[in-house]
Amino acid sequence: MDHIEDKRTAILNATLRLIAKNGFHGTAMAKVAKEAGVSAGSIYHYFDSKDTLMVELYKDIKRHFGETLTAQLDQTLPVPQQIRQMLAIMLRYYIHRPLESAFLEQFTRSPYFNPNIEAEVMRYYAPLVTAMEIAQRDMIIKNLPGPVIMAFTFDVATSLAQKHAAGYVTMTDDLIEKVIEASWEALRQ
Amino acid sequence: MDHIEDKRTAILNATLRLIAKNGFHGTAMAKVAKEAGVSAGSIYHYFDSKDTLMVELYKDIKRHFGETLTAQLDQTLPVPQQIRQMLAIMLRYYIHRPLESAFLEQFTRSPYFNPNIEAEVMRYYAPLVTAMEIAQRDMIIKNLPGPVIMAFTFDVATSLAQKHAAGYVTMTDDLIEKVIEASWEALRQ
DNA sequence: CAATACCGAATGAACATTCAATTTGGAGAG
DNA sequence: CTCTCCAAATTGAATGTTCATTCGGTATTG
Repeated sequence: MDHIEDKRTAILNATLRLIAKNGFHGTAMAKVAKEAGVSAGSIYHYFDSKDTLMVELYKDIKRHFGETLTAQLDQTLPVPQQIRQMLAIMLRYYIHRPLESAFLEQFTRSPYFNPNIEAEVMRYYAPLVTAMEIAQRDMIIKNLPGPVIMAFTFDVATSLAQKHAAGYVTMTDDLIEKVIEASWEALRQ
Repeated sequence: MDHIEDKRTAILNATLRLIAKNGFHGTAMAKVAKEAGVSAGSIYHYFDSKDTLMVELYKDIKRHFGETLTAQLDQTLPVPQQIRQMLAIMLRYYIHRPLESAFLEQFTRSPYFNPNIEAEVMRYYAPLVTAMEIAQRDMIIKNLPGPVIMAFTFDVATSLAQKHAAGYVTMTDDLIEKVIEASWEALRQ
């Protein structure tokens, strides 16, 4: 049933585009329907409610990034290089996906977000968590709680991606390298 | 005319509390009125519109932080110590003000936010900008664009403050010291 | 001929904003 | 000190709009 996935995906993509551009309170279901080229009623065939739609979109984005990270990461590399590689993948991924970055930044700060959703989504990040745990055990990086490590890696990446998209800064390859170096030096023991 | 300031301030504080708790699209003007103990109409005596109210609140918060930073910073200190001191002030300020952190995180990612507002607000941060420029000129910190420096300092501080408020992490004095150290090592040359 | 997908007008709730009417506070007159 | 008066402050019901969601019906598919 390919066309079903197509329509569901069209709704998710339309939502992504509108939220990135207009935020949550500028994004009505009728507008999503129009942008996706479906009727308003059809959205409710695929999603229970606006809340569900937003949460599903969040999970989709995180899952796709998790898969990309897992696929691109060379887990045979020494852990310090693995961490640098993860930083590079993260930064490039979100800088090339301004819509996803904008959505994530808004969603994770909104009341839609809650610990249960995050716990579910963290399953996609097994390699990242593993590498960080090994690195902490072997005294390669500082002994910091997960959320603090996230702040210096993932949050910096999405934050810079959004600033890049908004034109506050231009993330050239050279600058990306510098940011990876800075992130790494924040974490290293 | 003290009572005027009192009512205006009551409206701003009520808005802050509601946005921090319920986000932008959970915060109706009628609810702000009720929370502030005034009528809905009265809000429009002090503010042109909901947009204006939000923008004024943003400027107020940033101005107060700017004043605190300027007051607490010892500008006779050597620049590296000044930067560490700024990091400490920032982290403590926002960790002790979860409502302000939550509001800022949401506002700066929302469509209310725009470069003009930010340019205006940056005037409150003269000492910070000066210290960073001197530090860059003297090769004490990396030569990074302003927004990247902000990502490793201000953004990390508000992000951690919010995670602290949400219970994802507990920012003890010891951990705050570690974060200052990490931030500093990200920036230093 | 089911069952599923799809439509879009209809519904009622929630919303930001307005406004006519009322209250308040204080400056000046007596 | 008291009274008068007016501008500013305040009210909350009314307005018109926008919104998420529903639903009766039609099209499509296997």
